[in-house]
Amino acid sequence: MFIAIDPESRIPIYQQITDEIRTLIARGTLREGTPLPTVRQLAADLGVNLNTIATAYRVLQGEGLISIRHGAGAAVTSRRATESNHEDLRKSLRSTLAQLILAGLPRTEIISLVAAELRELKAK
Amino acid sequence: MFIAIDPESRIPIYQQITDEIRTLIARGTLREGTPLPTVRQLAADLGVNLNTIATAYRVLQGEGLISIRHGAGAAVTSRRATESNHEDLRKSLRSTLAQLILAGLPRTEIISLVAAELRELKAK
Amino acid sequence: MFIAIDPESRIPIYQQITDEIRTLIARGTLREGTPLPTVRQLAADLGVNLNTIATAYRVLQGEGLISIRHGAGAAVTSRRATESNHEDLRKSLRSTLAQLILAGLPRTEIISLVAAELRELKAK
Amino acid sequence: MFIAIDPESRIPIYQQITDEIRTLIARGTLREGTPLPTVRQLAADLGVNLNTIATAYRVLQGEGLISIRHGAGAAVTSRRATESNHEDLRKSLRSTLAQLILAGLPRTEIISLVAAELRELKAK
DNA sequence: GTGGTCTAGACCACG
DNA sequence: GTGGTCTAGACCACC
Repeated sequence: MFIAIDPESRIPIYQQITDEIRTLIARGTLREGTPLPTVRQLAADLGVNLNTIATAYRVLQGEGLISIRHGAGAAVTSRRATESNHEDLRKSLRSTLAQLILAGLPRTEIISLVAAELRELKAK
Repeated sequence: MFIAIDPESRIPIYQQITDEIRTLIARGTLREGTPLPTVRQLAADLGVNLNTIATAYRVLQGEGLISIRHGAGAAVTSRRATESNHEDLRKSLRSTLAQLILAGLPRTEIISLVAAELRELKAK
Repeated sequence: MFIAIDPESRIPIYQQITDEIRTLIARGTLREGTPLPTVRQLAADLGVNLNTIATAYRVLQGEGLISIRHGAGAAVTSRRATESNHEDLRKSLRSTLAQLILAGLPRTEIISLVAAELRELKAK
Repeated sequence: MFIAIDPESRIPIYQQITDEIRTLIARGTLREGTPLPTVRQLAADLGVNLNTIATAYRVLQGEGLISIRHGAGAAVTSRRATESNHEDLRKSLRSTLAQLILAGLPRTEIISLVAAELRELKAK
């Protein structure tokens, strides 16, 4: 599991973890059935609190991306997230793009950026 | 000012407001020099507390997008946000794109979505 | 009157004005008896509200630095301010020096800075 | 934490607190990694509202001097403030020195004062 | 009139 | 238990 977190970031640690794992699943790096590290293991690896990992796993479970079997660890179940709020995702996309524009990036560069990221992801 | 907020959202209200205003500036709807509604006015319009708006304005001021003058209201100053962490923005973009993929959207549709949003924004 | 103000500054305009005039008096540029511009005149020159200038003059009058004669303008009365809170001044000095240190300026450079400013001022 | 505030002062309480903490950091009394009191703790100690402390901490965080981690308290991160406006600092210094001169302090005494304060600060 | 600060108290999010 | 956000309401500072 190649996960990097930044404890200093304003983004909650548990969310950094869900973001990373979600991306790994979307990229196909983590396939259906792949077992995830145990909560204890990952907590030790990342040097964070057990509850933090537990929260992250619970979120991913809620999205239907992983299944947690009591006493038997967690594993990737599917690449289909539950109907994440499309509207929320669009808002998030819109806000990020606006910030990139305000940061001075020309439109062409933003499109390249999006294309590059999409190349890493395995579309259905 | 056409701002819509969702009090039920998990995103803080003040942040929803900064997101909306940032987008309006990036779109050119709010131009340099355009005065913003007074804190009290916007608070009344949106049905939220005055301090919530004040917080939102202070954030935007910190980003250099608006200027607040005591006793004289606030106005848009620039279309350039401060050096927002490009790395953070990229992470945000990556995460959103991954979620769109996992939501089942085909790559072409995502690209259309991005293009549509970019069309609304006035690149520098 | 060579006064420059910055309407964008976080420091209140009236205080920028008192700071400037106080410095001009301490430097001897404005001597005892020198008439100050009328409130109207200075307000027009600086492009600010009449009340702002009036407030600034009132503060300086409170410190005993200028005298305001109704209908006859204001003039410098003395170079001795009333017992400004020495403790407050020391706190202000301490805070500013701390910020200069945190800004990375070496001690020697700060001393040069202080010496340079003092050279401009006419000690009693 | 030896912080003294004056509720009667015209300087906002949260700013008195940032000034004090900034000075403690510049003096080396608070070193990198040193944990700050919790928001609640300091609020109780100083007899002010919790939000007032939170505001002060947020300002210091914005300057890069401390790091706040949700659910895990705050700690000193660095002795370098962000590029504080050198020009603003110089103006502040100039104004304070002018007031000291007008208060009647001879130049030599002011220099001693500055030297004394600098001696307390640990230059980089 | 404007924004700035502060309080008291509540509830939520995070680790 | 930590910090984050929000409210309602007050008072002050500024223009």
